[in-house]
Parts: sequence; structure tokens; C-alpha cells
Amino acid sequence: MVRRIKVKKLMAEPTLGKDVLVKGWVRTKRGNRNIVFIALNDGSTINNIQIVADAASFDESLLKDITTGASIGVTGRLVESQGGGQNIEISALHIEIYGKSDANTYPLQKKGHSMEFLRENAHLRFRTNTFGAVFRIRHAMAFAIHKYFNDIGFFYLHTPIITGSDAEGAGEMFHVTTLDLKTIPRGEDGAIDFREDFFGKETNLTVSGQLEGELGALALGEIYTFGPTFRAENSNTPRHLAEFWMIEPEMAFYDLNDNMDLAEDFVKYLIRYALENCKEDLEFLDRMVNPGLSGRLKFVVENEFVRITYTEAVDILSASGRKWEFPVGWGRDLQAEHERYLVEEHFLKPVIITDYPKEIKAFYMKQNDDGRTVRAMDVLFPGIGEIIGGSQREEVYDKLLARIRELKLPEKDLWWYLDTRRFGTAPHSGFGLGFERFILFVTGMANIRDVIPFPRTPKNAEF
RNA sequence: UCCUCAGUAGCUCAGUUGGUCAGAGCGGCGGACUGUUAAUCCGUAGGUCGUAGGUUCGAGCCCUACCUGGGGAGCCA
Repeated sequence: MVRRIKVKKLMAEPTLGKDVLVKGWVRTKRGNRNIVFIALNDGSTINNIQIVADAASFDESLLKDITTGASIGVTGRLVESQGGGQNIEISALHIEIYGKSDANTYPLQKKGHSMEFLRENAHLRFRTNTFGAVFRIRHAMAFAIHKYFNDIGFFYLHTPIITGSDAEGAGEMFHVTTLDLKTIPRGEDGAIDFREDFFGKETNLTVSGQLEGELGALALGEIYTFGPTFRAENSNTPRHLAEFWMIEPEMAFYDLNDNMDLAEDFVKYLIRYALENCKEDLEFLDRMVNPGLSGRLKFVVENEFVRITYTEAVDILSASGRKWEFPVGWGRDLQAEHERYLVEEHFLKPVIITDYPKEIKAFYMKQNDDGRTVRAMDVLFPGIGEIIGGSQREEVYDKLLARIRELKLPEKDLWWYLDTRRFGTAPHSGFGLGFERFILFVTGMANIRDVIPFPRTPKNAEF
């Protein structure tokens, strides 16, 4: 009895002349009356193993059922390939079909499909070269994120997915309720009576784990979260999802510069990890999906990110002599066209912009002495825009409280957040990295819906 | 949500000023071929032209609404 071996291992350590057993899904079958070639993929690598079957040695009906998409197991001798295109192949002795695949109705063909078509067949698109590569890389990046933080002493903190806080201010939220929507209990003023709801109060899906993350950081030192995040915004773009994954490190005793250093080192580490550990998948994507990908990844690793203040950015944009669709001016938020100009035309490398006007940033950001800017930072990447947003947090109780009142935020709901500033407050910083946006950059894919297995977007929750 | 483009065979698309306009390539199926590489060659079957209305003697084509998808913008990660 031969033990099954994964194709990746088989190709890394070929045992020529030995019998092997491989199991996987048929990508293509070619041949004639005498000889049949099967390209088999088991998902462990982008590379297919070629199976060669002498037609006379197998049932005609068995060979007929080996079609694109079918699942089979093959026992055979591992030999040097006689043909070009691959070094080794398996000379089949025995083939077992686990699951047939009707060639008439199986949606995937040998030829290329559009991304839109594959998105509608998200349950099967894992079986394509492109999506196999994307999701192997996605895994490698998730693993590398944990490795990076673990190696430098950060703790993985699980912040809640259901939250009773609506003060995060990061966008529209999905309600979580067990109330019967047909007979919603209401008070005398017509407002919904959440006392009868499961948690006895209004609850939502989280839009950020940051506030809770800060609580952890102000005791454990350095923490990070890595979990699902939900935004009920009606955003229809290739860069937005209603359900996405976010990494949010939060560090005590880090100022904004420490924060930027970490963000840059972190992102470069991940890209370096991909270059070293996802070579074949990246080469495929570079060749077939996005020419120049590997070069761009190396460029990011090898070059310092530009660091400028918001004020400097406005000056550069104003002096550019360009005509903008949206006006440039101190106090106005930077538009996509402005960010794109800075990253893709002016500096030609990732840019970190800091010290934004306080009016266009969140309440918790540390206020600068100038009274009008906050210690915020946005990391901008070519083609993607904002990939990281972060800041040094306001650790001074009075200043934070004043800002909360200024913005008329629900002070009562934030008692626990404010408590950290009353008891042993400390300077601290953190940022959020959109996982899918980062995967977009690493894989060179164009649409965020193609780097998450089952995208959730407005009007789409299929699968 | 706004702007814009698109929806015709399983897939990718062509279809002229409204009148043989139901088409091609690929895929599938049948056949040929002694080692293929998105194999090649011959043959063959597939469609309520996104949905619902409307204009017209006549609509794939023109008009209206809606649905779905792409691109751009906004919101953001």
C-alpha cells in the first residue's frame, strides 16, 4: 500500500522510480487512442502533476469519466518526463475516480474565464490557477501576521464582534437583534424598546476593535487584533466590502513615530515573507494577471516610505499646477485624486501622511499643541489608496473628554474608555490594516471581491 | 448613493440607418491522430437576445421603468 503524497512535496523531493499515490482534481485531459495525459492539481501548489496513462491498460469507460473537474486518485511510478513542459510525471498503474464531473454542466473550462464569471461561481473558483494562488497567498499572509507580532512580543487579543458601543464612528453598522421584526416592541414615544432584546440594549456588529484593543494595550503592553469587521455602508467599489478582516495593533508607550516605524516594518516584513514563501504563486500572478507585480513588491521592500505632514501634502498639491476636480485647501480632506497624485506621480512610492486637521479625523486622536491638528497617520499605497489608518491616541483625560463633548458623542457609553485615562493613562498608538486591501496589493488583483473567498457587498450575500 | 458603460448559445463576443440578424470562436458531444502541454484536424447539437411595458406593418437594435454586473466618485480599511 502506497501512502498518499501531496503534489507540492512530490515535486520538492521527487523519488524517481518509486511508486506514489496522488489525489486531486483533474484540470485537463488530452491524448489519443493510445495514450492519455491528465493534468492533476491537489491544491498544495499551483503546479499540476502530469499523469500518463496507457489507454490499453485502462477501461475505456473509466478514462471517459476522467473529465475536467473530476476527483481522482492515481497510483503510479514517478518517472522523468519524456515530453517538454515538466520534469517529472506519473506513469499510471491504477486510477480511482472519487467524484465524476459532468463535462456538459461543469462551469469551469480549460480556457480562461472572466473574473466576473468566476465571482458568480465562487464555490468553484478555488479550482482555478488564479484563485488557488490568491488564497494560498492569503493564508501565508495571515500566518505571517501572527508570526510577525508573536516574534516581537505582541499578544493576539480577541475583541468582541458584537458590540454595544456605537461610538466608534467608523461608519454605518449592522444591527444585531433577536427581536421579532414583525412586532417590534416600542415605548410610548415610538422608540424601539431594546430592553426586550437579547442583550437588553441596542447592539451592532463591530466596525473596529480599536477601543477595546486600547484597553488591552494599557495592561499587556502591545496587542493586536485580527478579525472580521463589518460596515453597512452602501459602498460599491473594487476596494470595499461589507464584511472584511482587519489587523489592529495597539501599543502602549508608542508615539506617532514609533507607530509609523512599526507600520512600515510590518508591511515590509509581510511582503518579504510573500516574496520568499509564495514564489510560484506570485510568478504566476505576475505572468498571467498583473505584469510587473514582483518588481513592485520588491520596490516597496527596498525603499523607505515617504513621510510628510498633511500641511506639506497640501502645499505640494497646491504647487503642482494641476487642475483638480475637488479643490485643494488646508482643512479639506484629501480626495482620491490627490492621494493618487502624491503616491503615483509625485513620490512614486508609498507615502505616510501625518498631522491632519482635527476636524476631519476621529475624536480619540492625540491633539497637537497647535490646537488644530491631530497625530494621525495614513499610509497610502499605489493603486489602492489608504491601506493603513492610525494615530497616536489622546491619553489626557480632560482633552479627550472635551473632544467627546465637542462632538456630542455618547459620553455615558464611553465610561470604560475614559476610565483608562483616569487610571494610569499612558501615551499609546495604533493603526488598522485592511487585510483584503493588503492582499489586493500583494496579489496584484484588481477587485477586492476576488481576494476574499465569499465577498459580502451591497445586494450580494450569496454562498 | 451619484455618474457612466454593459447584459445575445455553457464561456468570450460580433450583430450596420429598425426589414434572412439568430452568428463566430472556444467549450461540450461524435470521429481521426503513437508523447500531449489552452494539443491539432474533421463533423455536430446548443439561444424566450436581462425583466416588464411601450412605439412601429415589423424591435436583438428605438423609448420608459426595474434588476444584475463592470468602471469612476463619495464613505472608508
